[in-house]
Amino acid sequence: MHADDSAGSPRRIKSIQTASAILEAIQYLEEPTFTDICNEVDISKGTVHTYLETLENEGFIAKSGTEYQLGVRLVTMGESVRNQTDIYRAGQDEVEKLAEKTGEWVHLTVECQGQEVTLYESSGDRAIAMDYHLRMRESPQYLYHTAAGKAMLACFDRDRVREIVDQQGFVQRTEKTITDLETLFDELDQIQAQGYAVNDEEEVRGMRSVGTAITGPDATVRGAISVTAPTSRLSGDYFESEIPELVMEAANIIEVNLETAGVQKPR
Amino acid sequence: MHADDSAGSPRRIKSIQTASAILEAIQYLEEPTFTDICNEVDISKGTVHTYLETLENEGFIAKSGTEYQLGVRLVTMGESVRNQTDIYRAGQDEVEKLAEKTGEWVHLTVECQGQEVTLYESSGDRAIAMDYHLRMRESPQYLYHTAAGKAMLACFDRDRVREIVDQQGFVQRTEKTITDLETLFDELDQIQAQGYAVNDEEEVRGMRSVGTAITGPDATVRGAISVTAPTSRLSGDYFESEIPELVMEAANIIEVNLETAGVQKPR
DNA sequence: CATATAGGTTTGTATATGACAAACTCTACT
DNA sequence: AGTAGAGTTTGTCATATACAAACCTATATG
Repeated sequence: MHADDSAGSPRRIKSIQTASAILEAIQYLEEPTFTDICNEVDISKGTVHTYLETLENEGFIAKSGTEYQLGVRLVTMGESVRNQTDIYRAGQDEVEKLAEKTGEWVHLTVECQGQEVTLYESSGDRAIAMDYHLRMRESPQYLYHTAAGKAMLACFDRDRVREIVDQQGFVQRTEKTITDLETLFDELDQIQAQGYAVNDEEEVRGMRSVGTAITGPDATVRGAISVTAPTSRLSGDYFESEIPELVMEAANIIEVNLETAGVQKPR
Repeated sequence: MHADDSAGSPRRIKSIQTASAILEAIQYLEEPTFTDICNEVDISKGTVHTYLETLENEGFIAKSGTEYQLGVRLVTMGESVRNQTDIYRAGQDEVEKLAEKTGEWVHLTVECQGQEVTLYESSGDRAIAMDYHLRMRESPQYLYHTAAGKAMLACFDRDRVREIVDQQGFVQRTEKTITDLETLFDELDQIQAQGYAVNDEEEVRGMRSVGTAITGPDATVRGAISVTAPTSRLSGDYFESEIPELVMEAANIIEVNLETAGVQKPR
């Protein structure tokens, strides 16, 4: 064994990778049966069985009748992550204020493995597309699909951006989705220049958003915040300057919160 | 290997159990360093290292500087679990209504591995002890510590209750905490008779709650719902009859929601 | 009613994999 | 400069894992 993949080859626990794949399959398939999972993951039946038993035993998955689903233990763990994440604590209030002020959806997101994960969200009283936003909480998004994601990408090293995109490929959602690296790079430059990103029906037709990155000291990206609304309401000067102002202000406040929180708890 | 534990010994993937222990250690220790984790889990340094690398790679944990914490992927997974759990969808509205009606904390919980996990909660305008409730979301509770938990225990087979308690032992939180099986069994009988459970400062001094189980067809326990408030507000007739009525009514409605949801989506 | 079929579980076994120990690197402190 | 502490890498051997194939057990099918 120890089949060197060219370089020094970092060791990994294969069983964890397998378990991870199985969990992902269960999450993706939504209440799959044993055979569904087998078909998805290309591992022998017997082995899958042992994995499922173990995962169930540990509380990572639950079997109800003949169907599997992710286990309740993950709820607790997820909650724990949120509460331990600085940006969640530092940003929660601002997200709510911004949602109230605008009446629309406001998202606080972070980057994770080249994708965007929603840490917190709040819907104003005019917010639409509840179902879409529900789904969004469950599954990571491509960074180049959203305003907040692009705002984060704009802060990254361009090599890193290339790496992420190479790995994921461009998935087209609407006719306005960015589908090549050049366009993306041009837009990232522009985002950097103006300080915020917009998403003009690039992910969902009829929906626009405005987002900006939340950065820490030495320009590290901590996350992003965005406002999302239907094109009918998000247009003209409101879209081009008022909302961007509000979003950048909120990001700024969160950044300050982060800084001061760091100071108060020096360890 | 194949160290038969007496009977036919179901096979398990040891690496998953190890990984699970490491994740638990990280969650428990809150931002531990590499050595902290090693001390907690009694596995050789080298091995722990490999596990951490793998877990990080898969997004289950994240390293910030020298400290580890649970990874953002768990947030998504947790969210996914919630949305796929019937009782969450069926109960969300009722929890909010009850919180508004009473002005206090309302919890929707389920049993998981002999402990209680909060799936959803809502705080009325008079709700207190925010911090305590925040923690509660992160860590499973002992069933015999809470009203909702006892309500669920009361529905279980007494052998199962014994098994759970044997495994966990009695942890005393206040002078009123139940600390022996006999008292517990007596109370469970009473709960079964009256249809709801109360928690009278058994977990936190000055705090009472009233909870009841949410059951499915053939008397399976699906979860529980409870109202929590300071003793000063939760007393007398309000505590002994009004609130129990409201809680049982909410549980009843959720049960109906569950039934009808099941019918609509027969699969 | 017998038989087939699909969904799921168990078991024997070879071999890849994980766990250990010890060597090693790197940083921080004296 | 020297040492201690924290984290990483590597060689090695026992063993945990993954496969295949046998085995159940319900539900359809002739």
